[in-house]
Amino acid sequence: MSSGEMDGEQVTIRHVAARAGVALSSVSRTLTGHPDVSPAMRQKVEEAVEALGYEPDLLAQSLRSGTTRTIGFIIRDIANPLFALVARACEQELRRNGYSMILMNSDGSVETESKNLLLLRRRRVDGVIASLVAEDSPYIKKTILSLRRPLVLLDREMKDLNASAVITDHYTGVYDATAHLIKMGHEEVAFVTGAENVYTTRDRLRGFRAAFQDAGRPVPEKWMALGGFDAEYALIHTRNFLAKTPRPTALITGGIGSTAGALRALNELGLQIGKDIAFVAIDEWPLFDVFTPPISSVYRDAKAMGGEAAHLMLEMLNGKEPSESIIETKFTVRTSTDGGL
Amino acid sequence: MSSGEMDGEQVTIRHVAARAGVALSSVSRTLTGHPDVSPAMRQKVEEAVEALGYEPDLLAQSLRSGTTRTIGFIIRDIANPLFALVARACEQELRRNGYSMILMNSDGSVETESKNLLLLRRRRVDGVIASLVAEDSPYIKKTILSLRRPLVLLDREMKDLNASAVITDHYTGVYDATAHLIKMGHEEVAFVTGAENVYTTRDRLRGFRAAFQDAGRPVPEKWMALGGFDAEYALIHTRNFLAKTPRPTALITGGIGSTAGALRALNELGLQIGKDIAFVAIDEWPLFDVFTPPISSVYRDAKAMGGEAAHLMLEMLNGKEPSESIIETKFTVRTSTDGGL
DNA sequence: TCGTAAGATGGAACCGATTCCAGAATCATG
DNA sequence: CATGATTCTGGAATCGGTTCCATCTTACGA
Repeated sequence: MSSGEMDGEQVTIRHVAARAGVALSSVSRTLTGHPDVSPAMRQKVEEAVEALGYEPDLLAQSLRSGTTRTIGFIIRDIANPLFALVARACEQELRRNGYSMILMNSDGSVETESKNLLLLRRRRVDGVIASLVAEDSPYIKKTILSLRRPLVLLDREMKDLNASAVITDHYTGVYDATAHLIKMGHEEVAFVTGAENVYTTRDRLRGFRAAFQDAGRPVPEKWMALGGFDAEYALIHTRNFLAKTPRPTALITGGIGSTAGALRALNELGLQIGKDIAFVAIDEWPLFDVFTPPISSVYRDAKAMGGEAAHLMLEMLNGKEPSESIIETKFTVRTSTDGGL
Repeated sequence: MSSGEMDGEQVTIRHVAARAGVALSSVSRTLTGHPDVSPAMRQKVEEAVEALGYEPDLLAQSLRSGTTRTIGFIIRDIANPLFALVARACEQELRRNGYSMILMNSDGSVETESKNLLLLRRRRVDGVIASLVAEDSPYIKKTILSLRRPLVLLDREMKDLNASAVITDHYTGVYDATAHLIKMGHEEVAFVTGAENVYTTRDRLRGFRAAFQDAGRPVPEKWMALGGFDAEYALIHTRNFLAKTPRPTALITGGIGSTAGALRALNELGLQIGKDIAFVAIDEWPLFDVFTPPISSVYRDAKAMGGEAAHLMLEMLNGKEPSESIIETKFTVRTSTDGGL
């Protein structure tokens, strides 16, 4: 048998020891690969293990060893396609290295996020990978400091935390996208995205502003809505901007949720992208390539982000110092950036 | 302090007992709400807990109590938007009830799935929620039987497993969609989706065939591609079907991945849905509502699926018998089903 | 041949909690 | 005041492993 149970009772190391007629410490040594084990002992133990279908209890091992081979993963929302890709790549890489992933959604709430962090600590996870809701919450900062475990941040800048980070170079992609719009003749470019209390927004904004400044044009500050990554926020503010006269001739949305909301608003108003208004999305939805018209976008490799996050975590677990990993972005012109003027 | 640690050392129940000047068993009783605790004792213990910032170790509690308050969640691919919605709703509901979720992707492989199941058993999860790759693998069946823990299946029919299940009524939605196409005059309707070794496909196929039979028309068996849920498979077979002469005048894709692949094939071939070919997607991608043209679809509530899965799991954990929960589907006509004739 | 080191093995402590059991303290009752 | 019942508390066993330490063999060199 190989079920790990007999008569509904779990097979423990004691059963194995009894069956093999040896001490339970010898069984443990044999299975953990201790050097002081004779061939005869090894054989007896392996036979008993095989016969009983024994497999060590990870819980008991964790308690003793102090390591759970479990990583906590906290994001705003797993249903966000970008995060889902990150989570998948990350889980695969962790699994390949013998770790499991506990997934928690923060639902965009600092309070939930904080509760989740504390729960992960009580569960004694070996490390935490997180895309935090905000960088400026002192409460979160305190909670994180009390974690005392390796931490990898996704697209967040926080000092004095001793954390690794996967950082996206949003600047380049957004700069290129904005420069393209300016070159096409747009001056009134709207920008709808999340708040400035996360690195993501700040870096994008930097690229946006720099493109205008380098072109010697005024930055259209009045067309900025930097309040939230959720679709609802983008829906309301896009609708609002486009109701004005004159209205923006181009629109950039930052993040998956913002893009969804903005597209709904445009749809509602009957405005066609690539014709009535030029449109750039930062971060791609799946199927962007088959949208009509195809949507110009600032792309980043979510799979690489997940893989890098896992990689940085594994390095820290091996005692290395925290470090950073940069993810590139690339602006791709499709036809949604035509028209609008 | 409230960090749960002092001097880098974890605060244990022993520290609390020492500080309060009582036995550690008394501390435990106080914290677990045992009735035999005097007010004086309660006060002393609570003071010490507060002062030391003690929080019980879930690992140790689990070992002793035999329950981890952890649920394993296995799906093919978390980056599938439908599964992501299911996972989110499920995690939220489990969390609300004090459970955490370990996420594992099976990557569509029976072998990975099986390894994951065994790993979850070793981790002593209290239950497993899974969308299995196949129903007909005897190996998986054996593995599942050896789990001996509550199991909730997503859209799968497996007997003798003592499992609960969230079952989608695909039949109704697909029947309505097919009937609509037939009414519009289509006879050569192609159907691209996954294999028949999962309930999902079988139930959809039943609806598809019944609609033709009820209309007194022959079922277009030659336009069926039932080989896989992945986009690659759908891309190849859609391309293949549409290269023939005469070609199908309408297309139904079953599942998120199939829809993505088919849309890419149509795009490649320069065929416009709603004009050159009538198109129905089973399961919705996000943003389907703002696609041009809007895509007719068979919808099901993924959030409800996740919530129900968690609900059924919680019921089983409370000792209830396994049961089933049915999720409805609804065909919505949009404009992608126009044209094609 | 003896002393010593190396190789194996068993016993016991330990990880951090819960819970059973026995005994002490308190109280009511005859 | 003695007795029995009740309430509370501490000690020890337990969950299932790992690892330290002591002991016993065996082998080897002087």
